Amino acid sequence: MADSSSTASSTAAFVADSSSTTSSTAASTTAKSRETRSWADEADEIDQTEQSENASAETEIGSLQIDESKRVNNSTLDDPEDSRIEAVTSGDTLYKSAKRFEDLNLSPELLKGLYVEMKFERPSKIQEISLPMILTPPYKNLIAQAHNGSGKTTCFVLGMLSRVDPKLRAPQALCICPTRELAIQNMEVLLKMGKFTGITSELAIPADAANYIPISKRPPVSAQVVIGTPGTINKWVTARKLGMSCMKILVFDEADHMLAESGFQDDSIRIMKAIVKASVGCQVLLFSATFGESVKAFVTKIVRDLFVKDYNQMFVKKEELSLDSVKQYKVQCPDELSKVMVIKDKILELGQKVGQTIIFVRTRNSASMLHTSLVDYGYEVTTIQGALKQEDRDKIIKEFKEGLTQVLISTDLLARGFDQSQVNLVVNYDLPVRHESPSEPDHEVYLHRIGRAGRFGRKGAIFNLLCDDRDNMLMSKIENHFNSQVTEIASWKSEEDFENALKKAGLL
DNA sequence: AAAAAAC
Repeated sequence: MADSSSTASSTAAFVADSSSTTSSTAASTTAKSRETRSWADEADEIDQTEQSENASAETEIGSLQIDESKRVNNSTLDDPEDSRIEAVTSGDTLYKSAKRFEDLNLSPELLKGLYVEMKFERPSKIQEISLPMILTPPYKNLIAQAHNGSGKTTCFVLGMLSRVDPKLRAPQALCICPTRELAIQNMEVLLKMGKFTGITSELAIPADAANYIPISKRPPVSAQVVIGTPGTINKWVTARKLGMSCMKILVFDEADHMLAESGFQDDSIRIMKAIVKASVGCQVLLFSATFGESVKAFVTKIVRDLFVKDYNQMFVKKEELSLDSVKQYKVQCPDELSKVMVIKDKILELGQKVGQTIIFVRTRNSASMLHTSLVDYGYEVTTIQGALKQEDRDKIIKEFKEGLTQVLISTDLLARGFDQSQVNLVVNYDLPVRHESPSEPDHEVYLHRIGRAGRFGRKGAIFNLLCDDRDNMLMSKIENHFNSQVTEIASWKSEEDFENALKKAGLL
């Protein structure tokens, strides 16, 4: 269905090299000789002095040419996560950070997509570091952590689009996401960025009842890029409708969750094994804002066991993961009812002036309860959760993204990845807890929830509503874990306190 | 008595 070929005008002679090699003997010079690109001359006019300086300094350690002392006085200072990412490369492949998209040997069609459609000017920090690692042969696996709203999607979408051979009509890139909404959102980015490339794509999510066609009656997927959710992808693979033999690049969005035992571990491993079985040398990219210690260990192990041994990685310390541009608050509420009062009298009243709001709740049930009481009080809110029909989910997302609705109540369905720049306020109606041990907070989900505000360095405010000792215990554990300060609102009844809070957050 | 994703 989703197919960008309507605008096809592919003239690029992009010859992707999928020959995989475990021995990382290729130096940076091999990168150019491996491929024939008509625009190579232009891409060569990089800062020669910086390159040679870096190369000599870093060859032995084999780490990335990102030098903290150097980065301070370059031109990307407004980057919110500047200098907080630590990158480690394996082997002796040299990478030079990409200050401009021109540094990446991208096809003219892709560059046009970046500048004209996406309206990007230059790579963000994570893009600057990770894109050379993704796009330079030999194509190594990458485990990449970066802050919420820092542009991870662009990294892997660009990776997929540039690794695909436009002349080969077979699936070559696969992206797996934890929710249908995220798969759809990523597809939208792919279509936009790849608008001029003629590269074809298809969404692998369950079809709604109206357009349902039994899997056995469907033709095999011929689209070059497939983005979807694990269940449907596995279903297609099992039915032999999704061939893996030409797969060049496999992307896990929200990789920590996709590979966690409590997440989609089984499904993900099945997909990986299908690829390992069918193809040679598929590059694997794992992206997330969070990689908890235990999942990090597992993730690196699984990549090493199933795919090529050496891989590049970039991680952020958990203490440096909270976004500086987003101010976090906690509100002591005497009981459940006062939580609703705080939301309707304080947060929603003021929130109207500052942008859109997402209210997170723990269960589907409390989502509908909160929805009903806010609607009863005369507020216009919409609610999304997994029990809704897909068409309703789509409609609610569409309305919110178009700005037709201001306030959205959600379960953790939207905790990860949902990108809407106008969201300035996030409310935790209740705090996220671990399913296995409900007395423990889910730090990762907390970070993802608050990351729905403050996209790309924008200002934002978070209100955590607490009403008993348990809530306060969870909150202080979260504060300790991220070493981030959560300011207490003096009185839940004081309109002035909330107004000042928003002013301090830079929103009023 | 959880969210999500699959029949």
